[in-house]
Amino acid sequence: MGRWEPNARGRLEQAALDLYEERGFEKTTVAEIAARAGVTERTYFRHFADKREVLFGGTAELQDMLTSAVADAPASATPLEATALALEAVGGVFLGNLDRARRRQAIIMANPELRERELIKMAGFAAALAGTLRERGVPDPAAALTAEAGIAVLKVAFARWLDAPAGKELLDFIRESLAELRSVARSAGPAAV
Amino acid sequence: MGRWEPNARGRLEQAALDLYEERGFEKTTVAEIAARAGVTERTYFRHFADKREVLFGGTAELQDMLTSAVADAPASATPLEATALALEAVGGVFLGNLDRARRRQAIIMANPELRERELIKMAGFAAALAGTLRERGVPDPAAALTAEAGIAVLKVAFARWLDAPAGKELLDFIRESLAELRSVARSAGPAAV
DNA sequence: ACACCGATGTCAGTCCCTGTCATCGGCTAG
DNA sequence: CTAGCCGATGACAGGGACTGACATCGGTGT
Repeated sequence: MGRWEPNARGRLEQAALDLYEERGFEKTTVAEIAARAGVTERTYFRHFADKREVLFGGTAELQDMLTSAVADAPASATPLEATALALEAVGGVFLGNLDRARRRQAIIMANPELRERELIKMAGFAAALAGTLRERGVPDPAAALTAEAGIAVLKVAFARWLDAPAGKELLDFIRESLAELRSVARSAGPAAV
Repeated sequence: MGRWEPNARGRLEQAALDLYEERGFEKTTVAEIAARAGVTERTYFRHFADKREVLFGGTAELQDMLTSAVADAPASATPLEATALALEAVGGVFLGNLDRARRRQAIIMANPELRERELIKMAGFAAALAGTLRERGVPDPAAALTAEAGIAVLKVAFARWLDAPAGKELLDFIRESLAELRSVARSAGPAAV
C-alpha cells in the first residue's frame, strides 16, 4: 500500500456530492470536503480547478461521445441527422441512471454558480459539435446553428426526463424534442413554405 | 452638489471596462476599479453583486424587450414567428453599436468566468421567452424549444455580426440565421417529410 | 544502495466578497 | 429655522476561495 489511501479524487467527489446535498453548495467549504475525504484543502485544488468542478467529472468523455458520433455518422446523413445520432448516443449513457442524475441536477439547479458551470460545459459541447460538423463539410452558419439547436434539444429533453415520473428514458425525450424542434421550425415564416 | 460626485455606478462601469480592456479581467482587482472610479471597494459591491456583473448592465432591459415583443406579437403568429419578432427588436437596439459591442465581447470572450456569466444571462433570456410563449398558450415542449432555438439564433447571429466586416447590421444576421435554422430543421429526418 | 519521481502536506499570502457601524449632506415636518 | 430622519458612502474586520513555494517520503528504476 502506498503512503496514502488510493483514489483521493474519487473520495473528494463523493464527499462533495454528499456535503453539497446535505448543506447546500454555498454553506459547504472546500476545507470540509477535503477533511471528509481525508486530505488537505490544497490537495483538493490539485485534483479540481475550483469548488464547482468536482461535480463535473465525466464532461470530457461526454463531449468525446458527441463528437465521435457525429464524425462516425454516415456521409449521407444531414447535419441535423448526424447531430441526432450524437444526442442518442448520449441518451444511451444515461439509461437507468435517473436517480443519480436527479440528485446531481438538484444540487446544480439550486445554485446559480453551478448553473453557470453547467452552461459553459453545454456551450463547450455545442462548440465541439459545430467543429465536427465543419469537418464533415457543413458550412458555417448551418454548422453552428445545428450544433446549438442540438444542444438545445438535449437541454430540454434532459429537463423533461428529470421532471417526468420514472419509466420513460432520456432517449424517448430526446426523440420527442427533436421532432418538436422540426415541427416548430416548419410552422413559421416564409422560409418554411 | 451632494456630498459625493454623482453617478458612481456609471464611473465604476467605465473604469471597469477600461481596466479589463487594458490589463485583462483576471489581472484587475476590484480595489483598482473602485480607486479609478473614486470610491471604495465596498461601494463597488453595493452597486454590483460581483466582479463580473459590472459588464452586464443592460441585461434586464434587453430581457424586457424580448418578452414584451413576444407578448405583443399578433395572435396569428406562430411561436417561432413571435420569437423572430423579439429577436428583431433586440437587433434594432444594436444598430450602429458595433464598435462598443465588439470591445465588450472581446473582454468577455477572453475570460471563461465572464463567458459563464454571459451564458447564464442568455439562459435567462431563453427561460423568460419560454414563459411568455406559455402565456400565449404554447404548450410545453414547443415553448421551451422555440425559446432555446431562438436564443441559439441570437447567439450565432451576434457572433457572426462581430466577426464580419462592418456594413451589415445585426438584424441582417438574425434574419439570415433564422432562415438557416428553418432550412436545417427541414432537411432532416422523417418528421420533415 | 542510491537517486529520482510523484502525490501529498504545510504555510504564507492575495483577492473576492460580506457584515457592521460610523459619517454626513439633503430633505421634510413642525 | 431647526430637529430629525434618510440614503449613499466610508472604514474596518473577517471568512473563504485559490495560488505559489518548499518540504516530505513511499515507490521505482538503475
